[in-house]
Amino acid sequence: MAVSIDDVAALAQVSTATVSRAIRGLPRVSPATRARILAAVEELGYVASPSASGLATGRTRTVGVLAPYADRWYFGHSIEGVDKALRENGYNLLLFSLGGYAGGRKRFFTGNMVRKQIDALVVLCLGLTEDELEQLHKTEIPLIAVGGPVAGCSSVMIDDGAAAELATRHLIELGHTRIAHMHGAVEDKLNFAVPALRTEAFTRTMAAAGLACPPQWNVAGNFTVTEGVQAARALFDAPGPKPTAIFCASDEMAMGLMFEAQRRGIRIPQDLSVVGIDDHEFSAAAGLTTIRQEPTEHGYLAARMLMAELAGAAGSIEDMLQPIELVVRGSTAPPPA
Amino acid sequence: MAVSIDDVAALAQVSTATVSRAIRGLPRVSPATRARILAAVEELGYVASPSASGLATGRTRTVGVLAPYADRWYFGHSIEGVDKALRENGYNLLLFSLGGYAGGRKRFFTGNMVRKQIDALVVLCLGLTEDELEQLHKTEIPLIAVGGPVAGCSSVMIDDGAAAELATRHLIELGHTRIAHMHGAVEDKLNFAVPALRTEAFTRTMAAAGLACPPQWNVAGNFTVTEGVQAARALFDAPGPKPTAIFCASDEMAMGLMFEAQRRGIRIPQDLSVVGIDDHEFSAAAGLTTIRQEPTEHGYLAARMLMAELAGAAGSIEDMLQPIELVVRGSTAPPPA
DNA sequence: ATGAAAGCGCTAACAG
DNA sequence: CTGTTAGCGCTTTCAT
Repeated sequence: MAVSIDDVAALAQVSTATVSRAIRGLPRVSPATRARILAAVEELGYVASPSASGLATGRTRTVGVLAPYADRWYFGHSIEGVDKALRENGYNLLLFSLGGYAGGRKRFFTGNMVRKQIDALVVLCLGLTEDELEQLHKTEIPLIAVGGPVAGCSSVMIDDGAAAELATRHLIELGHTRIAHMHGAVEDKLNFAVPALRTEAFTRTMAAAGLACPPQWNVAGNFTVTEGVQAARALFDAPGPKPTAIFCASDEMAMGLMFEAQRRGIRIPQDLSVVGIDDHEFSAAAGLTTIRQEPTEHGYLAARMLMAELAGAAGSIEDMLQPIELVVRGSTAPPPA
Repeated sequence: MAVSIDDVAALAQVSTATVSRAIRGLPRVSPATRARILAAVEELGYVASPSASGLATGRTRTVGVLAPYADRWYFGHSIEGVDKALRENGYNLLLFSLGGYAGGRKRFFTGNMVRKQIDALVVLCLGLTEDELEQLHKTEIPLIAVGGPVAGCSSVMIDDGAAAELATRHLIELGHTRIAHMHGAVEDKLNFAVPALRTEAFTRTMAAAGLACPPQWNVAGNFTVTEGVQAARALFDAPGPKPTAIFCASDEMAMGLMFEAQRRGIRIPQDLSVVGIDDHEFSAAAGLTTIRQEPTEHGYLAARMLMAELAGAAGSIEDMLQPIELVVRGSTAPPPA
């Protein structure tokens, strides 16, 4: 049942060492023997045991992906991109999802289920504590962050400040002065840096234009549609003057707001302009103006650097700031006269 | 640097065999020595090498997940569910995404990167060719399908026919007779069975009520918002009488249609009722009537069965038909008078 | 209850 | 260019 390298060696009438070289495309094997060996491999349907070669080489040809969730927009897409790069290089992807709950973290970091199991790690947009970071760096495997800054790691991400600024300026340039903000603050212990980066840039950009956003126009949506709807309710229900535009830190939240607006007869963009960040699949369909980013590409590029590093090109891992782009659609317009 | 079992044995002054037993909680170790060993483990921060134990035992404590995409609603959620169950049992999740392109399949099945690398496999809603199925079954590892039927495998899924029927009957009972259908036919070679199951049930249910859906009211949306918008355009642009309701085979497509309807001033539900399947996060926010299913739970249950099977409970893997539920929201109403 | 020793299947010098 | 020989780190009889 278990066809091993010995079987191949026997069939091809060579030593296992030669089989090993031939299979891995190493030099020092004559074309003739190589062909014979490959034929034997084919005939027997032989596949090397990863455990065995892992044990012998100390490498697993597997990279880990640590994500807070596997089922959210940014993560799903970046995982797909990572996977693509790994696939192209014959690497496997071991997924560690924290499942959104803080408890999983400890198990990951202390249990160290990781070590010896992966050759490199990509950390998806996850704030890490100093302890955790230390744990990771201690493993001495190549690391790279995607979608957010991680101390001591290179990362592939957008300039979140620039993105928020671009979105905000778009509104300002349209003539808006009463601009609200829906941010993605999270309640749990997954300390992202991203929400803060975007909010700070918003405030800064507003200030630079001599504008300010009153507290009651600053609502929290946690990056999801569902909470976007709730935040929109809070905003719309707040007493006092209404904003003419809103910058949402993600498209999902922006769409939650749009749904709620529609329910209340608030017309977009006539009564209220909305801009988001992401360019979620739904955004084009919904006509949402947004700042585009491409998480699949982020994951892909990050994994490529990892592959290069593992292939021996030390120093392949570096920071990459990824492009963003303002995509103007129907959800933004000048403020009502 | 690499602390091995020998280091632990030395520190605890026992043999490696005893260390091995102690760590894995096997009997035949006196409480005293066990404690001593565990202390040594702690002190050294020892973690067994998965490659080594894998080689020795033939088991990897890893299960594979084969998915057509990692970044689509159903898959992202079911992966999360699988991961949860694995996490609870100390198993790892190796993700194989076909990345939506047919090329990846061959590599997966022939390369057999899988064998010896995983103890079990969950196949996500993926039509497989006979060859591929044979390849899989040949590996002799436990298999289970999630989200769709796979010949020769048990599966965790909803009754797609019942779901489509429930949705269709809801429209019929509201009094609709001119009902359109947006199905999820796929153009590529990933031959799902699901779209056909839903469409057949729709047609059957219509027929049972003495109704029929003319060809031009039968459009293809490929399960995505984007194509849902396009399909909606085709439907709305078609000459002749208009339907008063539409059954979309997924919420994403349904929302694509709703966005397009809104753009054209077609009011929902006054002019057109819409029902979908899934209960996507966006659906509650958008007020879409739908048939709820819970992919996270599907993945979780499937992985649990796998865990039981691997734990020695042969026969743990069986078909599970998961519940569905009609969730009535604002997108459906009686037809205009 | 514990230890000695023989692998698990592959790779990596080192010879030749 | 090819074979020999040790391991890689852990598990597992089989003794003791």
